[in-house]
Amino acid sequence: MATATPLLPQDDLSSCCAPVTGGALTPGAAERLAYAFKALSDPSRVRLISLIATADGGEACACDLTEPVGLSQPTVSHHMRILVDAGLVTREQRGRWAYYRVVGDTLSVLARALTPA
Amino acid sequence: MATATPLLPQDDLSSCCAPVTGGALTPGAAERLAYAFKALSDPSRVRLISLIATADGGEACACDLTEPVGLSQPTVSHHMRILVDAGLVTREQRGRWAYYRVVGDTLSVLARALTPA
DNA sequence: GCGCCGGATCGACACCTGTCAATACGAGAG
DNA sequence: CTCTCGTATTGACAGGTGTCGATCCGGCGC
Repeated sequence: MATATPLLPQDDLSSCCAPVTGGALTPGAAERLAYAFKALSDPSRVRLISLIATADGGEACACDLTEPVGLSQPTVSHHMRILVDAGLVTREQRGRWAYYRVVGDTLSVLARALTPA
Repeated sequence: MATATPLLPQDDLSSCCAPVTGGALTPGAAERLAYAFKALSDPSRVRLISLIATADGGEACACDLTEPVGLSQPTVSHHMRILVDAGLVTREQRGRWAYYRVVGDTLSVLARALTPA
């Protein structure tokens, strides 16, 4: 399989988007939220998302990401996989290059989960 | 010092609240955001926040937390320290008991950082 | 004062994570 | 078809993380 850890399809996230402060979360809902937040728990990944979101056309080629974050190419690839698995970005192969886009819906779901009731 | 890792005072967070999608984040801003999200990257901690937020009076005694999450008392104490250090909850000692409250402002800052521009 | 009880800290342990160099894979160019 | 180049995967390693039992600390009741 390409995505090795499809523990949290984006759809599951949106279905569990009850605000954290709006009622006792079930263990499953807490796990899905935590899984998404874990993808955001690394500074490099936060920067990668920021870079992609603000890139021209809202998408960025993998080749344009390694230099700004100052990490090796395999490491960036590793981070991108985690972000894709969490549903925070999508990957599209175009020719030889891989283009990434931020999934705004996932961000919205997370933002809503954090918004005080 | 009581809080051993005051890397992210809540004030710093609010001052770095530029939306992730609103411009290239500086390394420092990304680090502060990632630090806060790391505190939310564990299912038990997400549940703890949820439990506290929905508890009567918006606060919960530590003694009422270990049973619902099914963890040992030291482990819950460990998690609570991480949440306090991240500025997500506050701790107030009252007599023999420790009471925790969710810091809504911190949640709001994080939610805003995730809200698409 | 003494004992009790809620909670934090310590020490230890298995496991996960971020990182890189080296390598493998796959699509386009020649 | 072969060579090149952009990416992903593998293997390895240092350091971090979640968890618990045992212990320590501090306030309260007696």
